Amino acid sequence: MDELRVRFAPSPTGFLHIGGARTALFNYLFARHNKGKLILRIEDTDKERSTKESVDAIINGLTWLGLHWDEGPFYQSQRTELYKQHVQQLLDEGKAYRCYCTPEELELKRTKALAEKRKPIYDRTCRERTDHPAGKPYVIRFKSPMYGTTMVKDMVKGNILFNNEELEDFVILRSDSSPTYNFVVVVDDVDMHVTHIIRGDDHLNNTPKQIFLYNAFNYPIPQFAHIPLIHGTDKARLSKRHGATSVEAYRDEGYLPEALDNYLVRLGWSFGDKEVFTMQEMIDNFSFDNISKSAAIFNPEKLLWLNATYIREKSAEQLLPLLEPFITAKEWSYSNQDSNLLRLIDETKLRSRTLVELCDMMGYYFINGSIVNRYDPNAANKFLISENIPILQNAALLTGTMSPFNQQNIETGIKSYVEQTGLKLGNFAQPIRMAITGGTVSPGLFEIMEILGKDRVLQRIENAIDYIEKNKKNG
RNA sequence: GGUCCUAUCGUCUAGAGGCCUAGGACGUUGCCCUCUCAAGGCAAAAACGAGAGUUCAAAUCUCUCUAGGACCA
Repeated sequence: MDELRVRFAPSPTGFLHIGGARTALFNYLFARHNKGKLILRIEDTDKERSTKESVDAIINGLTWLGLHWDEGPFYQSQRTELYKQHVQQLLDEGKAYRCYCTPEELELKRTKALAEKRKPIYDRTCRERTDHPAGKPYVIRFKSPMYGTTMVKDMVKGNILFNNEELEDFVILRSDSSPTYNFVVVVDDVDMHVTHIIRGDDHLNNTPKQIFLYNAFNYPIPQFAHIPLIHGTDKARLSKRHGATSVEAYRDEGYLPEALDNYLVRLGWSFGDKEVFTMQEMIDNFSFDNISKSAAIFNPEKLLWLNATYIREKSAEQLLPLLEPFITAKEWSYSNQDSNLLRLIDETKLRSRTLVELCDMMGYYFINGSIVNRYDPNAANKFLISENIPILQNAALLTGTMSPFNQQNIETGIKSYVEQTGLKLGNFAQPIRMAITGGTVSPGLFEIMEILGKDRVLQRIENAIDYIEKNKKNG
C-alpha cells in the first residue's frame, strides 16, 4: 500500500467556507503533486445540524474551484454499522469499557478535582468494573495509556510531545449509542487507508487521542499536517461575522475560481516571491516545506487585485459566457456574435475587479432607449448644465458629418475641432461621455462612440440637451 | 482554568547565524502617462513583540515574559 491517500472531510453544517476551501485545496494539491488520491468524506454524524443543502454547497463549491476528488463522497451517516463493529472490537479486546457514571456524578468529580487543584479529567472509576447493571445507561470509554508520552509528528508544526497523563479515558460511544468525533474519524481513516491527514490546526489537540486509536486498531500512524487557521480582520477565527466567507458567495459576487484558488494557496503557503500561479504551477510546486506555521488574516483587497488580474488576462470571448448569469440577472439580452460587445468587454475588463463590476460598467451598452433615468446624479449636475449645451450641439453636428463612423475618424474629427476652437479636449469630452454613458467613467470616448454607433450617440446627445433644458425650466 | 500552537511592514509573506542598510506582493502616498476612470511606469512611507543568554557575529539558536489563537471542559 504505497499509494498516497488524503481526504477532505467537511461537516455539512453550513456552507463551504474559505477555510474549508483552503484545506480542500491543500489536500488536492498534495494529492496531485504526489500522484495520490483525494477522498471526499461528508462528516454528517450530527443529524441535527447537517443538511442536504449544505452537502450540495460543498460539492458545488469544490467543483467550481476545480478541486476534483477521486473517491466519494462517502457519508458517515451511512456507515454506522462499521462504527458499531469497531466499538465492539475494542470492547472485546479489552481496550474499551462501559462507564456507568452519571453526568451528575461526573460534574461532582470535576468540581471537586478543580477545588483540589487537580486535573478535571475522568477518574477512571469504571475502568476495571466487571458488573453490568441491567437497564442502567452507560457510555463506552477508551482505555487511554496512563503514563508515558505520545509524539505527534507533524509536517507543519514539527514534533509535538503530549503527556499521556493529561489525556483521559475519552468517550467513544455516547449513551444514545452515537459514536464520537475522534472515534469516527479514526475508523474512517483506517477503513479508507488514508496515509496523510491534512486538516486545520484546531484538530492538533485531538491528535494524540486519535493516535491511541490507531494503535488500538494496529494501523500505522498516518502523516499529519496541521495547517494554521484563517482569521478575520479582528484576528478571530474566520466566521460569518466577517462578511462573505462562503465560496458560493464569492462566485455570486463575480470572482473567478482561479483567483480564489490562487489567493487561498498564498494564504499560508509561499514559493519565493511568486504571487500568481496557474493550477498546474501550484501542483508542481506545492509542498509542506513552505507552509507557514501561523494563522493568516483574510485580506479581501488582495483577493480583489488577483481577481482583477485574472479578468484582465481573459479574452472577451472567454469572459462573455462567464458574464452570462450576471447579464441575464439584469434582464439584458445580447448575442454571442456581437463584435461590438466583445470590443466593449475588452475595453472594460481592465477597469473592473469582479464580473459584477464588469457587467455593471457596461449597462449603457445594453440599453437601447433613453438612458436619462440612469444618469449618475452628481455627474449630471456637474456636466449637464446650460453652459455645455453648445458643446453637445457641436458634438452632434460633428457626429452627423462623420463617415464612416469609426474610432479613427471620430478621434481626428473631434481633435481637430477642439484645436480650432481652443477648447481643452477634456472639457469637450466629459459632457459627451456623460451624455452617451450616463456617467463620467468609461473606456476611451472615441472607441465607445464607435461601439455605440452613430444613431445611439446622436439620440443620447439630443436626450442630454433636452434634459438640460427641462431642468432649466424646472429650476 | 488546564493542555497545545503561534509571533518579520496595516495585510500575505521571503528569510535555515555573517549575503539584511531585512526582499517581494496587496493596500496607502507622490510623480509620469492621459479625454474620464483604470491599466502601465517610476518613487516613497511602512516590520523583526519585550527582556535575558549562546556566539567574533542573531530576524535566524536557548530561556523567560508578553500578546494572540485553538482544543478540552
